[in-house]
Amino acid sequence: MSLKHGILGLLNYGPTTGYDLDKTFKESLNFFWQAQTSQIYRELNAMEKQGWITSEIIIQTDKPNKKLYSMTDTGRDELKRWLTFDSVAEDIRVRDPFLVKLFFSGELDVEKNIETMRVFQQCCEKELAEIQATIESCKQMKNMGNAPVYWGMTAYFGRDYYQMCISWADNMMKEMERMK
Amino acid sequence: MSLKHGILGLLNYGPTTGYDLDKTFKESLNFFWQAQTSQIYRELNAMEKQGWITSEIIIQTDKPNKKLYSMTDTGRDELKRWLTFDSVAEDIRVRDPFLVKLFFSGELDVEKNIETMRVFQQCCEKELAEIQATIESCKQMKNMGNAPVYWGMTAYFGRDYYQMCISWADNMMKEMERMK
DNA sequence: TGGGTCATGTAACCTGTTACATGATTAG
DNA sequence: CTAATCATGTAACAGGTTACATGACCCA
Repeated sequence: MSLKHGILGLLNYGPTTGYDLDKTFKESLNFFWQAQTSQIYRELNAMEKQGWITSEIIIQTDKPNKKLYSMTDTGRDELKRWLTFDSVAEDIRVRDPFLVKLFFSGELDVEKNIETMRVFQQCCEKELAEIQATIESCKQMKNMGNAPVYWGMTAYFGRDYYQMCISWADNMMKEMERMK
Repeated sequence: MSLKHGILGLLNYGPTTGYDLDKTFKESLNFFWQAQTSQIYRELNAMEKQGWITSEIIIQTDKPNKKLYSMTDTGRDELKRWLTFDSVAEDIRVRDPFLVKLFFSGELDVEKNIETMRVFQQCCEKELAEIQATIESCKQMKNMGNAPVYWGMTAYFGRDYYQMCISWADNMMKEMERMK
């Protein structure tokens, strides 16, 4: 149960619409949690039924009407409860289809696998470049209180992760070269 | 669609039962892909309907009867297709509830967050120790052909990943100490 | 006599993915 | 004129999680 809480966390910064929530989500949390637009709308409905949020329809003449969501006190309590509740042990896990494929790659020939590893590495380099930009923008917000510091920490994780992937891929390519 | 393919990959090493598949899965792929027992049985049914596998009932007198699954030619083709098909770009992504929490941890006080980070680090150290053992057992199988080399590569990934997590956590704890 | 292993699952529910639908305004 | 942006979703399906059910054998 993380998407609901991710949404709560964003609503904690102030009321928004599903549309804006979706954009904000994709700009911030997307590096470590992905959600489809349709899923966000579904969760918003469920959360309103649960009483964590309320909505208000804003009538607009120039643009389509919108639904502004706000967090309730129940919602704020739930966010706090989730943040405080210690579940680190269950939370850490790797889930990576690329590694599943690699595990079975003995079926293919080494040349092909080296090539795939190179593509993987290039993807990581691209991701790394994006993350570097995120880190820079977090640094610029240092004066805005504590929150941006924590945003920055998740970005550092991304940087370290992709750097690790790149050097691991290097080593694995060397190992495969020796298998030829 | 990765669990079906994970199962196919394991069945490629020879016919097995759902029960043994479940155990093997949890001993090997579990580091980077998790599956419930019930899910494995469900997928086996679906795969049989799709014609990727066939089953044969083995009658046992001392133990409950079992269902032995074997891969069909269609299944073997599907495994090859999946392995060859290049989807690295879609496959790489981080999905980590711990980072979602961290992102919103500005809501909590620094002391608490340092403590949580330390717990995270300890969990990683435990995982790392397990992975080291896996690496050793992969090294012992070096003479068994190519497959164990690839198993080893996934284990190296695990090692590098948890080492990265541990040093990242160190840096983040230092950063939080400065915030006190 | 109680717990562990062997061996099979079903049912209900929750979450994630993909595709589709509508309709207005605005900028190039 | 066409594409993008604003703003809302629904429907169907796939995949993941949790809880429950059965029953025999073996070992301490």
